[in-house]
Amino acid sequence: MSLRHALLGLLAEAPMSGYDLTKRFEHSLGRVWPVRHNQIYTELKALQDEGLIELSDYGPRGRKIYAITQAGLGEIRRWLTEPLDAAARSMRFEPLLRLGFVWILEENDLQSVLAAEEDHYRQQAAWLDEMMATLPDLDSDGSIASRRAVARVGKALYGAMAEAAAALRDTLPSDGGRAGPEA
Amino acid sequence: MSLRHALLGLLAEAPMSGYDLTKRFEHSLGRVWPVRHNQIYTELKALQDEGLIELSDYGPRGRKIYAITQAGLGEIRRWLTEPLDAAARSMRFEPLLRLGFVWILEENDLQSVLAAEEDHYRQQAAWLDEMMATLPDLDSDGSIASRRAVARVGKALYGAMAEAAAALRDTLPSDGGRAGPEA
DNA sequence: ATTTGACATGTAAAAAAAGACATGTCAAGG
DNA sequence: CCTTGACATGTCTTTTTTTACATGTCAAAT
Repeated sequence: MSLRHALLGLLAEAPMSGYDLTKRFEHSLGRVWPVRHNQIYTELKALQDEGLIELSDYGPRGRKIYAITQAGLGEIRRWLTEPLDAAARSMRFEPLLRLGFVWILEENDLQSVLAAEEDHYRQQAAWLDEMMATLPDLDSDGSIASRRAVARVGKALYGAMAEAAAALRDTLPSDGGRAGPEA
Repeated sequence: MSLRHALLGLLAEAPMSGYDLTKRFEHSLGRVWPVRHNQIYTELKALQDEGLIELSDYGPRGRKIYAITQAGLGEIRRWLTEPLDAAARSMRFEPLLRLGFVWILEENDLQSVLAAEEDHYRQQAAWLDEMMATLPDLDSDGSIASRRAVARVGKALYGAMAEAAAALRDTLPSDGGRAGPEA
């Protein structure tokens, strides 16, 4: 259950509302740990009951601002230093899973799928570049440095996905796996 | 629910048992899509009920060999060509999530966590090299080429994780985010 | 005035995944 | 002969995630 730790992590940066947290997941964090808004509101309540966060303020339109508590800080630090076992280290990434099975397709579909994948990940890599460019360059802020590091890993991954799709395009046999490209 | 497609994909390569499938997940596929043995047995039954796979043979110790059907092949081809939306493209990767929050730690923990992460991912990258070396070099087999492509992506990711951890080690402020390393 | 659309928070039910438990087979070594 | 350990398949319960439903606020444009 990393959801609670992701929430604690964001709240460690600054107090914010469920809505703010939802937005953060929607446009960046969700690529690494997808979460829906209802899950967030449910978990915020649980976190509050356990005393890891507290309701620190109200805003317009029923807005509720939560802040992390000392106990919450302790808990996220515990999680950050906890050794991860093989299960926790595993990633869940459908596009890569799919790439491992593309050889099942016959020529036409294979080429169009791989072309689409390459294209998609080149765009994603470019998008990450833009997004990194918008990050302020304060090295006094650890959270920015960490975000940058995560973005760089993402860029490496997207780049590798694009490269892999491109490479498979001319490596894979043309008939669904029963013969080589040519002599 | 990519589980069923992962199973269909493996069975597209060759008929095998739930146990065989479990082993495949344990030592490679599980890094991209983690699955437990009970989930596999449950899904095999469902897949059989839907006519996507069939019981093709029995083996020693109650072993049951499943083979993919034409309907199953159709279904996995459909899945492989289906456009993926943003949700399906998202990855779930706790170690990277964690990396994004390490700045919360104070100096000592920070350094030891980052050192451990770098070390871990250097080892993982090395392990992938070994594993790629054991893959036969038949380019007549599309499934091998696809596996190789997936492994290359994995290597890029592991390498990037190690680099990111290393870079953060000397980028991150030494006091939990309230000052730069020095002038 | 009213409609549109972003803001904002929730509940309930269904599906998927994780964790714990349970059972039996067969080969090799002591 | 008996024990150990890999082989092999399952069920049951709980937790987590997804999907669908539900309600209300406030600002800006028509």
